[in-house]
Amino acid sequence: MTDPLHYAAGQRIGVLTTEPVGLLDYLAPEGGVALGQLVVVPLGPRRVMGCVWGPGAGDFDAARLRPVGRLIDAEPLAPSMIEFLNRTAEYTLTPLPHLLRMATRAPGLADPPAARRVVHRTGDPPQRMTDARARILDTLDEHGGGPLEPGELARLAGVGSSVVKGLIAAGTLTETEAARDAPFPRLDPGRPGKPLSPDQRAAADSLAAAQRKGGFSATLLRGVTGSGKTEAYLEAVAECLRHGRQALVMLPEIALSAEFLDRVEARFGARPGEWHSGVTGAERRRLWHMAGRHGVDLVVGARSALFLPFRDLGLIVVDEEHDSAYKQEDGVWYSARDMAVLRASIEGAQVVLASATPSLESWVNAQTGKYERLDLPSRHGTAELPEMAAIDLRTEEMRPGTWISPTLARAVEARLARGEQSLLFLNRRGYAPVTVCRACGAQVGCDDCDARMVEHRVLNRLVCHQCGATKPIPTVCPACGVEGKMAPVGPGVERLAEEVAARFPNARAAILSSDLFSSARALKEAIAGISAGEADIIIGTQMVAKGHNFPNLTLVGVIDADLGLQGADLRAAERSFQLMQQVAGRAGRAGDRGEALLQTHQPDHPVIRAILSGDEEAFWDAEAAARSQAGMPPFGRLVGIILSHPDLGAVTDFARHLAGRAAPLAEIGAELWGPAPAPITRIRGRHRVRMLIRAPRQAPVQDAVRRWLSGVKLPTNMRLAVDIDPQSFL
DNA sequence: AGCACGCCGACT
DNA sequence: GTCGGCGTGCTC
Repeated sequence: MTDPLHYAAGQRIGVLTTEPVGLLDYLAPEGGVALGQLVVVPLGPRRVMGCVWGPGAGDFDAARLRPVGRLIDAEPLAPSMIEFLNRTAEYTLTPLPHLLRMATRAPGLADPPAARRVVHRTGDPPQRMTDARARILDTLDEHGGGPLEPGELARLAGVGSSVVKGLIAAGTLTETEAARDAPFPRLDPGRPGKPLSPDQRAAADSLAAAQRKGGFSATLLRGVTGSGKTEAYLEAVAECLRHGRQALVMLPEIALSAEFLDRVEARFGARPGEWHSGVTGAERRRLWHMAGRHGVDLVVGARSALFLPFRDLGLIVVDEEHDSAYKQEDGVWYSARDMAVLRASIEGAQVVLASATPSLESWVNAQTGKYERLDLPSRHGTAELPEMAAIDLRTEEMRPGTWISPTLARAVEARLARGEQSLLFLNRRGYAPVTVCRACGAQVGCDDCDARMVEHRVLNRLVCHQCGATKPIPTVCPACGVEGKMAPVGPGVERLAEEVAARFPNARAAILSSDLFSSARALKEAIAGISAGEADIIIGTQMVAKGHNFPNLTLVGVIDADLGLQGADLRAAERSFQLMQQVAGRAGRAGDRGEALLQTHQPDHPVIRAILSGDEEAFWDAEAAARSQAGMPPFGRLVGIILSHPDLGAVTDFARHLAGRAAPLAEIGAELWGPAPAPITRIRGRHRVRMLIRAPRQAPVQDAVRRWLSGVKLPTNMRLAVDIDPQSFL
């Protein structure tokens, strides 16, 4: 009998270690070993973790092979998981061991099997029955007679642990050993969900039908906050659970997960597994094991949850799929959204990308028919966006040093008179984005990277928004030495708040800017206060675009809609379009669409016009036109090469060196693109530079990059990472 | 001569 | 990733 997934004792097998050495041949241990089995293998004088990855390569002297050490007490990785890791490594040009490391990152994974003590009911009620003892027995009955951990049982019953001990002594309860990690409670898809509107019902049915059909499918689910997106995809989850498969819902930030877990519990009667950096080690280990044993039905998690070793994954939901948090830009560079599609296709699963403001890539994939597209009309039938209009700053009378136009000021006055709230949106933290010397014109830059420093009056310091460095606000010009000529130029939210206070002296203003809150709780309280009507005018950065709704907000004023329309960032216009839609969507309440006013110097700019109409197709056309004007082919791919080194000179020198040997790129019609070398940032003591390559869409980019980089030797201490598709590039 | 340091290759 | 070997260059 030959089982291709099992290797007999003494057979030569390939083991992938978590060390950079990669695949090495070993001898299968006594009793044989399964494909995907996690093992400990000897490597030089050390023992390291590895995974049985297939038959051995056979190119190593058989006499020198060493046998596998011990097997790790964990379910073997499924063949589909192995394929997923292989393909992800190939796609992102990441060494395979890094991916295995990422996929096995759960504390205590390699620990020998450990047990925990549990009690369950075995004997008759005790002779002496007491209140506390009765409560223990009742609680145990409620949980199906056990088994439960003694401490947990005492806690649930609200009595001391000595009561449990007494019942064990009396023979009513028996203590036994159980596996350390317990399965998660089952979710019940049969419970009734929230009543759905006809639109939501249609979307839910369509998703459930795709799930029922089985196999790979990809759907872009569009709908604004409150449109019932979540309810719709929870029906796909329900369908998935009915088929006995596992589901994964990814969320961009941990902060969103608590509320989501409650909704899942309300829908399915139990809490799902939770996976993100805030989860304790023991829970992570439990979830990791349970994913592999089908001991968990649904996992809610951050991007890294995609690398859990699911046994039978039937559905992946990527909520807020446009969110940049799905991109990991450290260690392994990957986009969890793209890799979710890859994993779903390997697992024969359904993938649902949900967003009110889809990323350009997903939008294009839906347009070209690669993804299905489902549109959920807005909250309860009202218009999706408020009434949108531009304020043409060229025709407004603006006093120097002010940023609120007379037209916008009148609109705010009208809201104040009616007791309604206004939001003034300015995506700039701090007091002033630039500090300039009036004598010589020099701008104060960061000493560690090439960004300009932003004045923060609250801190009374200059702050670099790129690397986080700070320094005192200079009184003497660092360039020309003239004293007393340094001046803040341009507005940030702190400065805008000054103008609001001067202009609307009787209004209560609140600033929402991420740097002004020390904790998530302080922020939550501030938002609750504003919702309760404690502010008339909200001054906010992009953090107002997310989540929270202000029920009495009827006006959104965008201070500078032109911000982010130009510049070297390819993604600026797209982000701006999404941001404007999200921010404008804050306005309006029951029976009142609200109004959004965009201050701009270029009301005829195609992107501004697309924002005003809320029309994604118009935006897409504008974007394609802008890109072709910038000399880019309409369809292509972008690859980022990221170099980092503690020494700034070393990075720029090496970037130049690489640029000089880029012949393999030319062979596939690709080229280095943009201002090379690109801006330098400093992150954790290393200078980082990014080189961009653009390539025709169908070109074998990975091969070319591999050939390009294989010939170069990395200087000591130089780190290199490759970021495939770093930004959309139509 | 003796030692600290950094570079480089091996590790199956 | 980590270890050991080896060459360089400094100090006693």
